[in-house]
Amino acid sequence: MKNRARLTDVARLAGVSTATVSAVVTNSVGTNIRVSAETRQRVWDAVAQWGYVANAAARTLAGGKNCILGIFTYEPIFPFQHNDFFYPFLVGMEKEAEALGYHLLLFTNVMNANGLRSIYRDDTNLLMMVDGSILLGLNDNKEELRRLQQEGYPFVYVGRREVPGTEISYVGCDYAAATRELICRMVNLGHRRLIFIGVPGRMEGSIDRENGFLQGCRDCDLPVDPHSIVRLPPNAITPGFMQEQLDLGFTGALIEMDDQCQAAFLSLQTIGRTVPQDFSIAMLGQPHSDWENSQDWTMFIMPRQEMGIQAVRMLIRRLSGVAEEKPETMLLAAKVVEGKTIAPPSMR
Amino acid sequence: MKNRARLTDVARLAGVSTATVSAVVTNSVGTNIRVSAETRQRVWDAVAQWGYVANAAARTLAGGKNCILGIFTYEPIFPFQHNDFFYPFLVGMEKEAEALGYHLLLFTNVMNANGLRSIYRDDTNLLMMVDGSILLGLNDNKEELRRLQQEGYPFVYVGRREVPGTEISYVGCDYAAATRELICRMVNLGHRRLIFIGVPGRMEGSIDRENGFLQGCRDCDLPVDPHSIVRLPPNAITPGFMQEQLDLGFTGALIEMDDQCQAAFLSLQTIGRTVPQDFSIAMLGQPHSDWENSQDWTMFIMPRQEMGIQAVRMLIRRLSGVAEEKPETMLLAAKVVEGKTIAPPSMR
DNA sequence: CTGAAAGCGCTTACAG
DNA sequence: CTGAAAGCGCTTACAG
Repeated sequence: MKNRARLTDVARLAGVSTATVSAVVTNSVGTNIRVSAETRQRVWDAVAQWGYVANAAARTLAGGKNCILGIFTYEPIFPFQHNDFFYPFLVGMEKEAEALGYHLLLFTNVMNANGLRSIYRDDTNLLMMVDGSILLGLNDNKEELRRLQQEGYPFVYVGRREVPGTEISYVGCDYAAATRELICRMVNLGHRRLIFIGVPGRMEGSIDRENGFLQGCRDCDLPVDPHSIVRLPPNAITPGFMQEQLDLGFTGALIEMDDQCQAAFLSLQTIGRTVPQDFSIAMLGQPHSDWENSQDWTMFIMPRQEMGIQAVRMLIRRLSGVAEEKPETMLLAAKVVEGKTIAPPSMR
Repeated sequence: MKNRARLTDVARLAGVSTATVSAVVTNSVGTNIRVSAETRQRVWDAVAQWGYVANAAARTLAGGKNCILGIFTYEPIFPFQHNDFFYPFLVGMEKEAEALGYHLLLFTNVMNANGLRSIYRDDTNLLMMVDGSILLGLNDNKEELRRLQQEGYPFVYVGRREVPGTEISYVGCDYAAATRELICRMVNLGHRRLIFIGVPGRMEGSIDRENGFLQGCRDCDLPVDPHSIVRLPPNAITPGFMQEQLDLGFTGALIEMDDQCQAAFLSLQTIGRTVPQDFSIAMLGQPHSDWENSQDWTMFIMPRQEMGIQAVRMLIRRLSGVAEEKPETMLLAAKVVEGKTIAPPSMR
C-alpha cells in the first residue's frame, strides 16, 4: 500500500533537485524561483511517468497547502430536525470547491468537555489541519471567533457576524433590504400602521431585520412608537396579545420566525380574525424545511446555495493572499415571495 | 498562527521522551509500550498545561492515524436533483463519526481527465490522505474497487457490490428479503400471477430484487415463466405493454423504480384500469426524494441512516485491525410500507 | 519501563 | 536558473 512515487523519485528521474520539482508541480515557478521551460517539461514528463501526486500530509506539514477547506458548524451539520437547513449551503460549497480544486473536511469530532461544539479543544485549534475553513451556525461563540481571527486563521462565516474587538469575513444575506421591501409592499396595499415582532435576544440577523423595519418605516412615512417593535417567544403571541395589537390600530405585522408567525395566525383565528382579510402577516425569512409552507406565507428566501458558493470563493481569495489585509464582507439579496398572507387592510 | 505546543514541549515539561508522550497520547500504551501510571499522569498534566493537541498532518505523515474518514461518491454528494438521496446516509455517518471521534472528509476534487469522478488520478490514490473511506454511488467503477482492495486500502461500500476477482466490505440493504415479503403480501391478498419489471442492466441491487422475486415465487408456489421477468426503461412501459400483461393473466406487478411505477400506473389509467382495483403494483424501493409519494405506493424503504452508521462502524473495525483478515459484509432489512397500490385481484 | 534517533514526504530559505 | 540541506511535528523500530 506504500509504493507511490515520491518527490525524490521524480527528481531523480528528471535529473533535477527536489526543490525544482516542488516548484514546478506547485506552480510556484515565477514567484521567486525560475525554472527553464525545458527543465519544466522534463519534470512534468517524470511526474507523468511515475504517476506522481503529492502527499497531502507532507505538504501541509512542510507549510504548504493541502487543498482542503474545512466546514465547521455550531450545530450538527446534518441535523435530524430542521432536516436540511444547511443543505443548500453545502450544495453551493461542494459545487464551488470542486470547481476550484478543493476537498471539503467536515469537522464532526468537535465536542469539547462541556458537550458543546467548539473550535478549540484543550486550548488548541482543531481547524489547523486544513488550509482554511467556512463556519456556519446560529449559536456562534464570539470568544472563539475573535481568537481565531487574531491568530490569523483564514475563515469565512456564512451569515453576518459581529465580533466585539475585531472584524471577520462573512457572506451574509441582506435581511434589512428584504424587510424594507416587504414593508413597501404592505404600504402599497394601503397599510399605515405595522408592527415588528422579533425573536428575543439580539442576534445579528434579528438586528438587521429590525433595522430594515425602521428604515422601511422611515422611507414610507410610517409612524414608529414604543409599540411598534416587540420581541416575544411564540408562546407569548397569544390571542390576548393579538387583540391588543388590533386595538392599537395595527393592520399588519412583520414577524421574524415561522413559529411566531404560526402563533400569530392561530391566535387571530381564535379571536375570529382571518389572515389576510383582517390582518396581514409577512414572514421575515422562510419556514423551516420540515414545515410545509402551510399558509402560503408572504416571506423572503435567502439564496443559500449562492451564499455557499460565495463563501468558498471568498475563502480562497483569502488563501491566495489577495484579501490578506482586511476582512471582506458581502451581503446577498434575499428573494421576496408573494404568498397569501398579506392583503389590503380591513376597513372595519 | 504558529505558536501551538509541540510534542517536544510536552515531553520536556513532563521530563520524558517524545516516544513516551506519543505512546501516552495515542493510547497505544499497552500495545508493546508500557508506561507507568505515574509517568502517564505527568504526561497528561503536561498536555493539559500546554493545551497540546497533535498536529494532524505530522501524525499522518509519520504513519499514524489522522482520525479522518473519507467519503467518496461516484455521483456528486450534494446533487441538485434527487435532492437528498445521500442525505440520510450522511446523517448516519456524521452521527457515528462524531460518536467515535472522527472527522469526515468529502472528496469533492475527484474529477479525472475524462471528466469522471474517480479515485485514481494520474495513477495515484486520492483517498490516501485519510485513514480509510466510505464509498457510495450507483455508478461504481469495478476496476478501481478491485485495485483499491488489492492495495489494502481500508474502505467500506454502502450498498452491496460484487467486484470480479476480489471481495470487498459493504453495508447493503436486503432487497431480496423485502421483495419476497411484498410477494407474500400480494399472494395473501389472493394474487396468483405476478410479474417482475426491473430496470435494464444487471446492477447488484437489481439482481437482488430479481432473486428475491424468484425466491418469493418459489416460496408461495407462484408460476414463473419467460414472461414473469422483464427489464424495461420507463418509456417502454406503455399502455400497449400493460394491456399485454393483463392479457397474459398477470394481476399485479413488482416494479423496481419510481419512474417505472409511474409509467405503469398511467398506462393502466389510459386503458381504463385502476390501481389497485384492477391491478396491483408494489414498488421495490422508495420514490426519489423530489417526488412526493403521489400514489401512496406500497413499497419498501431502505434504512439509510442506519446504513451510514453501520458503514462507519465497519470501517473503524477495519482500521483497528479487528477485521483485517477478510472483508466483512452486512445486509440491513428494508421496511415494507403498506400503501394503497395493492389490493385483492380483480375478479373480472 | 523509557530514551535517542531515524524517517515519513514535502517546502523553503539560503547558497551558488 | 538550480542544488544541498534544514526543518515541519509526529511515530516507530531499536536499544537499553
